Amino acid sequence: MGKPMSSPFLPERHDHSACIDSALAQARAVCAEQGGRLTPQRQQILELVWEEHKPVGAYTLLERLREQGRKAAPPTVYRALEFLLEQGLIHRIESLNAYTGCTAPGTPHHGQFLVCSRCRQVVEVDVQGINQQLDQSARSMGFEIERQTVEISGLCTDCRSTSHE
Amino acid sequence: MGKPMSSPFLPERHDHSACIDSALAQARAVCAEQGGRLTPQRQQILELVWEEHKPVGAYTLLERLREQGRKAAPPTVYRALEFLLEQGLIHRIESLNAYTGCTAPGTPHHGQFLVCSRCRQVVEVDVQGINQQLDQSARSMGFEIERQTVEISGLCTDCRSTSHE
DNA sequence: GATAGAATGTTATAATATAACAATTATTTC
DNA sequence: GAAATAATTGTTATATTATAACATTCTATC
Repeated sequence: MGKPMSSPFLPERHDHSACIDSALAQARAVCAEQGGRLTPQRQQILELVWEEHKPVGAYTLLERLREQGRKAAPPTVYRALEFLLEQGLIHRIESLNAYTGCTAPGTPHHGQFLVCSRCRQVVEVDVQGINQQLDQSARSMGFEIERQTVEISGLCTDCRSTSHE
Repeated sequence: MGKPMSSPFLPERHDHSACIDSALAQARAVCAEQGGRLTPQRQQILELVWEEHKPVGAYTLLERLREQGRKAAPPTVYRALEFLLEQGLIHRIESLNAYTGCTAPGTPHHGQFLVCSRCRQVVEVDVQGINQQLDQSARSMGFEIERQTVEISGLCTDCRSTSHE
């Protein structure tokens, strides 16, 4: 497991390049285990996803890719994103149409996210109680869960304290 | 409050036109109370949302509107949807880019949804335990909740029993 | 090095959503 | 009731997000 952020909503305090390195190392491990092919291009896109440390849209990734000299078109990005989602290396934030690195790849889980509506910073949490409640509620209706989307938007600590500037 | 559906995931069992009427009556009440103007066009669109009894896309609504003789363009629909969202009369299902009638308008709440990936039927639930867990989890990180997106997709009872056909 | 499958390139287009400004309708104020 | 104001709707154009379809190239065996 990589070194956790010292304060999730204060990203300037953590060593970001180490954070990316750690994410890539984990990604390689996960792919090796699952038999996924983390090609250079896929890895590059995963890196770009981690770079901003907040959810990134597909077309922003496309720009970045091109800036880095790749001749890329939308399918290039979307295919990589699809692969990364399948491998559990990134999550899609539905409410933003954007993608963010998974902080616990390799562990099968549904993401639960706190999304700051001001700085767009996202923190992934995994509250077991919520999963239990959802499971129970679904079961009671005879519903079989495939996928969960739990996205809480609001103001993070940091933005709350500075939002009146 | 309107008559509840006899079985949420078996919509053919309930009186759908009564269901729409009830939704419209509630909508009028809610708007009256909140000072929102439920114009004929907005009401028509709300009606169309309820008609299918499952989430509908904006462009499907646009088609239906035109079929009913309105000369409408995308902004017509999106503006009405925006109004209806503001008044709490519909919810947006982020994972489907679609809109569905709110079953408890007037009661301020965040929706929690079970979305069948096969028949696209949606049931709105309101599990207080989940709200509490989310509130607590958010509070512990100094996060101030504005909006919740909780969407569980999977197979509903009905589709589970017939999914091997 | 032939071949099968996976990955990528390329072009076009679908699906979802909004910006900007004009025209109309409703509401308030005098 | 007429003028002024605000809200709603019309209209055109375009932005944003995502996928289809088919050609080409790369990779891993055999």
